Amino acid sequence: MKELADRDQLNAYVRAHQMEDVFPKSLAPYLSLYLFEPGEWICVQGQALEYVYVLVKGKVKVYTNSAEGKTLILSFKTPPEVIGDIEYIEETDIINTVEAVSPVVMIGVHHTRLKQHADEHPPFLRFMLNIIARKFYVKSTSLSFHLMHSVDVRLASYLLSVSSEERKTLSTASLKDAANLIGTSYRHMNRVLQSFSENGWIERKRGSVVVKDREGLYEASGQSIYEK
Amino acid sequence: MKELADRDQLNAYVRAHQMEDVFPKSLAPYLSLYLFEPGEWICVQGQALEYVYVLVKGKVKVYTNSAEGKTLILSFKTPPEVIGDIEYIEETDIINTVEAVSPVVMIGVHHTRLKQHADEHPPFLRFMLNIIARKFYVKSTSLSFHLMHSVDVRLASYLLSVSSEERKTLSTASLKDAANLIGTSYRHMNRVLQSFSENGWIERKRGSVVVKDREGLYEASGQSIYEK
DNA sequence: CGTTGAAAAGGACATATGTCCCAAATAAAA
DNA sequence: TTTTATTTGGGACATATGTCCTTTTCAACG
Repeated sequence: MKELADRDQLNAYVRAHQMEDVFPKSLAPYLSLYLFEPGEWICVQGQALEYVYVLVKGKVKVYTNSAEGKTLILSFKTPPEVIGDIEYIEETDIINTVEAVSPVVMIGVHHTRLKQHADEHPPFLRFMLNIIARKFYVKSTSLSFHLMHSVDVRLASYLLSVSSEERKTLSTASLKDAANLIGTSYRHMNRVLQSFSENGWIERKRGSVVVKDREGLYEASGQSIYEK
Repeated sequence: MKELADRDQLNAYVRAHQMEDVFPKSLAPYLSLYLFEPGEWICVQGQALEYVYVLVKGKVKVYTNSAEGKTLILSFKTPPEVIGDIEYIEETDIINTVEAVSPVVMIGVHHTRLKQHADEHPPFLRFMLNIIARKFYVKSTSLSFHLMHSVDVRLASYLLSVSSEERKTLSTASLKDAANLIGTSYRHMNRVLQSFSENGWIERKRGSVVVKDREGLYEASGQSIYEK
C-alpha cells in the first residue's frame, strides 16, 4: 500500500463518481488516497477494522477461507464500491479478505473519523444505503443462483459475464479463480469446459479458454447472466 | 391483511423495539399497524412496491420461485426486521415473496411517504443501515455456508438452530420447509434424516422429528450453527 | 370394519460432483 | 540438449444428490 498525497487527484476521483456531497467538508482532512499493487491485500479476514475504503479505480477480489483450507471467492468488485462498510456498521472484525487484482486506487478514512463526522450526514448515509442495498441484492441473487443451478449453468453464465465480443480469451489464472467463484473443484470445471468445447462453444488451449459461441453459452446458462 | 386502527398499540410496538426516533414525527400520520394471518402473503415477487413494513411481531418466510417451478426458501425472519427495504432503496419491484408463518404484526408506511419524510432523517437512515447491513451479513454467511458444506452439515446445523433443549420436536410441515431452505430435495433430506436417526441423534416418527442428541448433531454440523 | 385416498417415506436408478492420483506439457535448470 | 521440476489436464473411482415411482401409513368415509 502506498499513499498518494495528491489532493487534486483525490478530488478528481470524488467527482468522477459523483460523490461530492457524500463526505462532509469537515471530513476532508482525514481522507487519503491509497494505491495497492496486484496481489496486495487490502484487508484480511479476522483483523480489526481500521480504514473504510472507497474503491475508485481497479478491481478487487473478495474471498473467504474455510477452516478446512478451501478458498471461496465471493465476488469481484469494481468502482464504485465500498470495502469495510458492513464491518463499519456492524462494528465487527473484517469478515472477508480483499485482494487487489489490478492496480487499485482507494479513498480511505479511518472508521473513527467517519463515525465522528459523517454519522449525522444524510448524503453519506444514503450513499452507504445504496451501496449496501446493491451489495445485498447481488449477494441474494448469487445465493439463489447457486442453489438453483448446476455447475454447467453457473460456468456458462460466468464465462459470459467475464467475456465480451472483444475480450474472448481467459487465462488459466482466472480460470482457477472461476472455479473458486462458482464454488466447484478445478477438476470438475475442467470436465465441464471439455463438454463446452465439444459443443463448439469454447476452444480449449493449454492455459486458456477462448469463447467461440456466446449464443450457445447463453442457451446453456438458461438465459441468466451471472452477477450482473 | 387487516388494519389495526390502534395508535397506542402501534406506539407500544415502536417502543418495544427502541424505534422511538426512527420515524420523524411528521411521518406519524402515515404509519399504520397491520395484521396478517398465517399463510397470508405480505408481498409477492414481481409486484410493485407499495408499503415498506417493519416486522414487529410474529414470523415470516421469505422465498423465491424459479422459472422451473422450484421453491427456494431464503430465510425466516423475526422482529426486528424490515420488509421492502431493499426495493425501497433500489426502487425496484418486489424481489421475493414474503409470507406470514405465524400471526404477524407489521408497521406499514407507503414508500412515497417514507421518501418524503424520512430521507433526510439520520436516525431513520441509520436504522435502515443497521437492518440492511445485518441482512447482508446473514446472507453472506448463508451463501458461504451453502457453498462450503454438504446437505448433512447444513441439515444438522438447521436442526440445531430451530430446536432447543425445550423445543425438541419438529413437525413435517416445517421439515418440508427445511428442505427448501437448505436447498435440497425432500427425498434427500429424508435420506439424511434416516442416517441421523441411525446414529441416535434424532428420532424419526411419521410426520415429525425429535432431536435426541444435540451434541451429536453439533459434531456433524462441524461446529457451525446455521444462520445465527 | 373394509375401502379409498391423501400424505409421507423409501427403493432403484441416473447424474453431478469431489478426491486422488497419474500423465502430458511446459518451463527451468544443468 | 537432456534432465528435472512445475504446472495443467484428465482417468478412475467414490460419494452426494436428484428424479421417478412404488410402498407404507394413516385418516376419512361409506
